[in-house]
Amino acid sequence: MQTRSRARPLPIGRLSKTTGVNIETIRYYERVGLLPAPPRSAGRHRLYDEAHVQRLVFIRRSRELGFSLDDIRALHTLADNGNVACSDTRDMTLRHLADVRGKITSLRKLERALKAMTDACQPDSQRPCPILDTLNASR
Amino acid sequence: MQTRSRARPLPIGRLSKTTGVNIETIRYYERVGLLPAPPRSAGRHRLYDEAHVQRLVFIRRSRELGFSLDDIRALHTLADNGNVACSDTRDMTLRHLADVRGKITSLRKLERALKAMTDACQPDSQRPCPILDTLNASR
DNA sequence: CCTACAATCTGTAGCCACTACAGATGCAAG
DNA sequence: CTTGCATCTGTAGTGGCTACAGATTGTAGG
Repeated sequence: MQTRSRARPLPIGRLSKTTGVNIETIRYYERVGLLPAPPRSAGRHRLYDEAHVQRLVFIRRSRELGFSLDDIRALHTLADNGNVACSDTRDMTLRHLADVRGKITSLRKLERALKAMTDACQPDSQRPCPILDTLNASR
Repeated sequence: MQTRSRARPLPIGRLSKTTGVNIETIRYYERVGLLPAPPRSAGRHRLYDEAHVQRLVFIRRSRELGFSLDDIRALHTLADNGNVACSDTRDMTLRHLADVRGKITSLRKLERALKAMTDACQPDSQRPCPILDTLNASR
């Protein structure tokens, strides 16, 4: 949709700024095969185009949603096959959602336990610290 | 409180079973200075006593509550100073509680976003996959 | 006492998803 | 042409383990 300018390529610093992904992280994604290796300048500097920007934004969004790099690789494969794979995408997301819910549940348990401990703790009393007590109890 | 038996020392496998902590993990804790190095047999096998059991149970409980190894080191220091440090213990726990709550909050955001995506996804429709759409959107 | 076999030993490398250097180049503005 | 920032490669570190390999030790049965 660019009006003029034959979309001249971005060096890594610009890509980093436009996508909000750290330079080191971009190179890391390339190393682990998540972002395709771009062409290089005469002096071996990476030169990215609009497709790389798209890909990297996709990766960043997915990471923000807690998908693993392996998940993202799978999503890329699905995306490249067109929306045929929509139900697979949905399945992946549902699995991930279940995972997130599991984490929430266990963090809530943690929260309750920690709150009970701090509630029981009255630093000025003469009794032994209930927090240390709890930590010593085997269950 | 043992009635008889001069509490003969446990080899690492027994310690592992009684505390529920992996053998490799026990050795790891020793390496990073979390569990004191026990005396050894003539053949360099580790021999643990009741104090080690206590310490390791403390560590396990703390890990179950999500404390980092650094946190646990600090808790040990506090515990060794007696209950004078009760307010410090409480502060640490409160900080950790705040941390846990923060994690819960961001996981809940994640949960909502993922749910919205899967709800929007109707695999049989002809529209492009809304999940892939969301992932491509920069915000 | 000898023989199996289990337990333990040390040291190293791998996991995930980055992050942080060091030291060598490249590039672009003035 | 110089200056100074950007980028390059390669390596090592993070946390909290886990998983080996290959050597040694401990122990129970015969």
